[in-house]
Amino acid sequence: MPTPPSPVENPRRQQIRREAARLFAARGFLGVGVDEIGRAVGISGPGLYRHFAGKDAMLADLLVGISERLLDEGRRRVDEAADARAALDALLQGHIDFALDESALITLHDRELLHLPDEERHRVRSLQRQYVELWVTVAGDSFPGLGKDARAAVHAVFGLLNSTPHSAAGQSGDAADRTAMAALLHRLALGALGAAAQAAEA
Amino acid sequence: MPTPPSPVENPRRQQIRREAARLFAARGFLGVGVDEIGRAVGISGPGLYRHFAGKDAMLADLLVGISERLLDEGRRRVDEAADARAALDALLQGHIDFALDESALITLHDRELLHLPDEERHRVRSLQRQYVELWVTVAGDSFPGLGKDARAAVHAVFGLLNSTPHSAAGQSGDAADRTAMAALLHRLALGALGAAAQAAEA
DNA sequence: GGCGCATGTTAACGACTGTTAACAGCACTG
DNA sequence: CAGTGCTGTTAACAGTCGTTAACATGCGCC
Repeated sequence: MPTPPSPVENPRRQQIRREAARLFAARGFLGVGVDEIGRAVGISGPGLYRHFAGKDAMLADLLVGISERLLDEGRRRVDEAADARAALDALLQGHIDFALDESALITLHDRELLHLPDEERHRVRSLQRQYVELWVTVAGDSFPGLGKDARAAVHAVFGLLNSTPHSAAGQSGDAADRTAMAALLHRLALGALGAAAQAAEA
Repeated sequence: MPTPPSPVENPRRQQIRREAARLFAARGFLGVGVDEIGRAVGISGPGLYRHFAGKDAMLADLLVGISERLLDEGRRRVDEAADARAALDALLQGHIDFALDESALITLHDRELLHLPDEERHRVRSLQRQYVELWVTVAGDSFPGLGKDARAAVHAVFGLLNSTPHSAAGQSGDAADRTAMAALLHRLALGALGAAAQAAEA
């Protein structure tokens, strides 16, 4: 059974991750063949099975990695924040950076979840749920007026922040564009939460 | 060549549309076989080819239909509005109703576009572009402070409004929940646009 | 009644896909 | 030098999928 080795952090594995993410985002998980992924990393087809147990395992690796990274980074930022409002700003900045820098992963994150095997899908869903709860708590503390709408509002804000792949303004490579976009997303998100909280108070 | 008949509006065609939309949203275009769609409408497999030229044609019919419906309805609402702000409210209400009532179609609308044949994909993209332009104009007139950020802000608002399938709060069937969600989305969107416009003015 | 047409059915095809088997080169170690 | 493990290759398999062909049924219309 010479299936999945993972000695340290194999650079070939990371290369496969990157190309697979790009291809999955462009044509969908089921729309990409293993031969194509192999060709993208310079080996051909079944050679990938020396690095991943299967095509499913590549997607699982990507999605679990994203979810863990978002949650870990989010918790770290909240822990380091002085108050709720600072925590919210830090969460926003972290998520926006991720959305702008890794738009392919953001796309996969909620598009290909249904193609995961049961176990990994539940794991990713659990991580996503914890990430949402983190946000709901912080958003609720920052905007007490949100009340019971906090969860739905947070979901909506995720939709807002994750819209950047559709905007196609993150790929320009222009650093000024990127920071302007980040600032705009930050304002949009805060404005949305603030308005929802304010209206609920009335 | 007994391929695509369309006498008037065949009820069977509409039934196929509905089930295909549901299945595509649940498992993805490539993840659903024609036999499965056939089974969902009570006929089996290749019988679908009496109503659609192929599987691609079903997806194309759905996506073109959505895009046309959004654009036509949006234009109608803008034309009937008294001023820019009323037009924006009407656009919001229309899009929110659509997102809440047809969450499967909203999901497909930006998820499966890449699986369309070239011609239909360009057609859908063109319709989407016109819909975005309609919003950009109305949003820019309602919030002059948006300036050059109007397009990106509109994309972000679409992401916000289209997040309802992830919220899973539209499926409850509870009419009170639905109107509450609609009102919340409306406030979130206006708050986002208002905050972006206000910050840009400073 | 017979003809045509719309709407199904089943059988079969050709292409493609994920995965495995069998084998080979190469680096490193005793 | 022999041996071992890692990484890659090509060939082949088994299954699935969209599509077509050939055939059946039933309704409406001269």
